[in-house]
Amino acid sequence: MPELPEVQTVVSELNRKLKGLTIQSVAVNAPKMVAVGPAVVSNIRRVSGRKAAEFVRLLRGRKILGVRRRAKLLIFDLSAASPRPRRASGPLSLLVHLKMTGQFIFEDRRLRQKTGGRYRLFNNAHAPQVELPSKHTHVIIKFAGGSTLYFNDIRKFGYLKLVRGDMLDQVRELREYGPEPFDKKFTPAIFASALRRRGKSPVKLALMDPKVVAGIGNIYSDEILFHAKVRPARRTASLSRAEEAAIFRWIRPVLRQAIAAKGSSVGDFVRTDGSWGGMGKFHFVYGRRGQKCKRCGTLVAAVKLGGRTASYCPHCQK
DNA sequence: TATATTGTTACACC
DNA sequence: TGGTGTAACAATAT
Repeated sequence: MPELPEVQTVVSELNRKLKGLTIQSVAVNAPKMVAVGPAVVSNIRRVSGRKAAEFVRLLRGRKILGVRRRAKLLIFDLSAASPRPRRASGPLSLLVHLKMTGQFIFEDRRLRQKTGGRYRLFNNAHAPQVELPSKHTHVIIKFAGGSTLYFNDIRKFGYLKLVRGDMLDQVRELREYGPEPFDKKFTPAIFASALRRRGKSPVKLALMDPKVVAGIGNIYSDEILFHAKVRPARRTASLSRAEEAAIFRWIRPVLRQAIAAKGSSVGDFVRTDGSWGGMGKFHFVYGRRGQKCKRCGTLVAAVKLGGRTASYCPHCQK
């Protein structure tokens, strides 16, 4: 379940490994998961097989200039097509959303030798090893030099969308995101006013609203609210100034620690070499319903908010 | 087989 | 009408 720290982990690793590589071939096994064009594709079902062929043709021969992140979206910046110009020959960007279960595995000769091409891609002691490509591998990108990037997605909720580099600022997903939590423009005052605008909303849902602040999902909203000592169901209008400040105060430290631990491997999240993130053992409340609070020993409780499970300590959080 | 899962958006409603 | 809150949606493992 990738949120900002998990996406940042993948982006950092891919940027290091892919920068400068040239795409040699692309195979799309699930045409509905890819799209081409500057317009928003809100309904991926409409994308046809013909678009998948265009997707493949447009990618081939391009060089990866870099990989970056906005909210939970990965942005691969690609060079202009040099050998075969035709149309859309300028720079392109590939936007990728992992949604719940998307995974990138980058396999070069060294990793292939180490793993034999077999990976345990689910953080569960009983999960079987799978060989890549598996039945959940939907896009395979091969690079000059012999390395391969696999895109897996059990649920197929994710997408890969190609847009023209000069059209990036017109992509609606990107336009509508709120501030990045580590951006200087994200201040206590801006955060508080965004919270108050959603006065009737439970504070957890406001924290998860990408227009309020980008990149926070179920895991880290629970963890931030635990440290801020605020219950997830509290209406934002009921928060005191001190509570608003406490929530803001904990956003960056919680995300920073998770990035340092290479993310939380809850369920499907894996790093680009198939290994797991180490943040899970630091969770205070997320996924710990019925277990003892690490701070006071009270049993962690859970409620449903907007269809999501919110975990909290009834003693530590008010 | 029904259920749980989550980020995002469509849409109803005030 | 504009902003907000709720429900729906995608597909699969268990």
